[in-house]
Amino acid sequence: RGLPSWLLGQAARRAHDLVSAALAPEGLRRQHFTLLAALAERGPASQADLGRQLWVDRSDLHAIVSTLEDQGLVVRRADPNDQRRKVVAITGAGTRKLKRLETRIVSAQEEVLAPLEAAERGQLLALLRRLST
Amino acid sequence: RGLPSWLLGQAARRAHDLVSAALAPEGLRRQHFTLLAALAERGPASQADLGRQLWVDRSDLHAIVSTLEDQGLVVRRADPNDQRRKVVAITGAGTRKLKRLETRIVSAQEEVLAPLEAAERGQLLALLRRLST
DNA sequence: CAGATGTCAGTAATACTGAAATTG
DNA sequence: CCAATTTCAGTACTACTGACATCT
Repeated sequence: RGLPSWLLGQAARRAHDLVSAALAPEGLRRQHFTLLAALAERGPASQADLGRQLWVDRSDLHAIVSTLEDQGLVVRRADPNDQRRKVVAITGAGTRKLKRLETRIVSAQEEVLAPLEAAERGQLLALLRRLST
Repeated sequence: RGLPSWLLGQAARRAHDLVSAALAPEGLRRQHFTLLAALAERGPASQADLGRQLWVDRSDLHAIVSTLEDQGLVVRRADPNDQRRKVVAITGAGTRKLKRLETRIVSAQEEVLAPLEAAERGQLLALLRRLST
């Protein structure tokens, strides 16, 4: 098979594996990194809002937040203005963990793009961005 | 997220969904198409050989062949030279089904690459091929 | 006896669905 | 009463693992 959809699948799978392997030593997965990064960038948010922003199902997001909370990387506190919501915020430990995850993620991206020159990497990313619109 | 690995994942997922949707009316999935196409191109082969060629686990390949056999699209017959092997071959109905699947697959690829010009499509495919080496 | 093959059962990770309880 | 949120339980699909019987 050499179809475009197949090539995309192969490349995506390779990238997925490299990122997962890069995160494994820290005991977390991609979803955990995504959530920590979103909290660090955009500040605390309710679980429902996070789910909508990250296009993650509320069920799955709940599980992700739970494991992060168990490790003290985020905290869940009730929203004073709306007792239904639980606001999730990143902790100091979470921020430090995120820094370590980021360095690993960056080098994984480097591995993914290793076969390409700098100019080609830019081309590829630009083309991929246009594909998803 | 705008990381290379994320962009690849997004594009691959979109391609995957389009292909699955294109195949759905025929009642089959991507793996079934892959197997029928391989049999049509390279001729009959044992299940173990097919698994190695297509990088599909023997377990999964067994299930794929079974559903295709139930629909009369392939046949399993014992290899006279080696009673362990069962040679899988595409049938006339399988060949006709494959033609229909191919037209659907081709138009799905067209949808995947729709946002790009012809020259850009070539660039993207060339870059993706180099990524998986 | 070692190795290959086909077959079956079971597991892990991810995405998704449905429903109950609480609150606005 | 209706809607939103959190939470839990369960399902579907894919990929993978382990075991077993048969045959070379």
